Amino acid sequence: MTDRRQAERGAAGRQRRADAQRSIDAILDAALACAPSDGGFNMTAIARAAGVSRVTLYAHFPTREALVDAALRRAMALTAEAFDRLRLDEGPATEALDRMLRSSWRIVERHRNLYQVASRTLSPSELHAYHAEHVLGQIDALIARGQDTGEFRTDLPREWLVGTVYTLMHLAAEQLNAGQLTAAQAGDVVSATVVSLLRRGSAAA
Amino acid sequence: MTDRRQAERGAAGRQRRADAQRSIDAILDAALACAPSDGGFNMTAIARAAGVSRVTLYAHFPTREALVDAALRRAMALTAEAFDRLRLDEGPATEALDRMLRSSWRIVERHRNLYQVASRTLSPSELHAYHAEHVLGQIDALIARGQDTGEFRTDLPREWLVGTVYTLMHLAAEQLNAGQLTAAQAGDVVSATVVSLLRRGSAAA
DNA sequence: ATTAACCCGTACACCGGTGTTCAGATTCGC
DNA sequence: GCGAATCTGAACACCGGTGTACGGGTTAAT
Repeated sequence: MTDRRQAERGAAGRQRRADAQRSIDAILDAALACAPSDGGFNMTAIARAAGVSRVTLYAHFPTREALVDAALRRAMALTAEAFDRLRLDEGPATEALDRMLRSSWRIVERHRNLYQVASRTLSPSELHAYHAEHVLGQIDALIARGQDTGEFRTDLPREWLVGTVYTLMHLAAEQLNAGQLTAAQAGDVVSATVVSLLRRGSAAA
Repeated sequence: MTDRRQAERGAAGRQRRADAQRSIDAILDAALACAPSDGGFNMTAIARAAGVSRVTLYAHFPTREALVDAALRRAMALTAEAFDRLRLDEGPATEALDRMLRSSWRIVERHRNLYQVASRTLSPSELHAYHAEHVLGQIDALIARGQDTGEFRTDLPREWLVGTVYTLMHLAAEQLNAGQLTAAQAGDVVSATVVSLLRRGSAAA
């Protein structure tokens, strides 16, 4: 963790003092943690949640848009990182998919709410592309691999299948939030659903 | 159409003048049509879209909350009405489901965006119950029927299956909006997906 | 220890959205 | 045609959120 931040600091640009870096991290963390609620993504709340004054927040992120952008990029980086750790390109695609579904839907959910906020403030096109490349792209690649090996169905547009997987991961998080699903169930349920929907031979009679 | 409005007027309460009723209808229509965009649900925009002055809007709906509530109830009524016309309780459940998926996802989408707006302004509990009863309830009943006849799987919580169907209907609308799906495809795709996911025997090996 | 970088509270201007008021024009119902 | 109901534009107060400015206190780096 410290390594990555070190790297970010080094890569990004100018040399910051330790306390400044600490503030930035706290703000970004708060922004990520704060988003999952409703549309309430206001600077005041985030500053408070980060234990930082509003003025300090504006010192690092001069505008709301800048903060949303930074938070979203960080969230996407975290998601991509989590996917990488799962080695989705190894083993049978069905098993890789199962691994992903059981572990990542929690991260994806946080990510999604933030993305929703972002899509109202940032320019759609550029952002959408970035998102598709780093998050949906991983799912897409996995599904494509499964189709190549004959594990997954090919009678529906791949984009639709990707959207389905992504959406169902979010639904799991939503229902867990609403108490309609227990944390223990969620992984099994979403995995069973997606696998049975993606398997070759699922096509209707 | 005129009949229903007549009925509403009669049922609701006091006797309004024709032009007043016309305004109310225009406002409600505009509210329904206006919601599907983003979170932009402001009184000013709706008044303009309805071809009515802002003051008039406030004369009929004293507060934003009141308007959201009225619009949502109307949307739910329309959805329920559409479901009723489909005779979901007749014939094999699989066919009824197919009928529903092919025809109603468009209505459901408009409904959902409005619901999203509403969930931020109205009290969650009461509203959620009303929604569950009039919209999700129909899907739930249909799935239950299919389970009784042995057509649908029973190894997953019914609430989860209902959520899945509802969510996928919305995803279809979303992808159509984004140009990732054509209007011609959408019905087939969503139907094929849901049916193959719900069929008994879909359980993973 | 010194200095520059950083953080803080307060206060202010600004904007968009909400709701209200009023006086005058229009239109429906009888 | 008359009267009451309705619609309208304009103006205003209010609120929450954004972004800025200032002066003084604190902390990290050398």
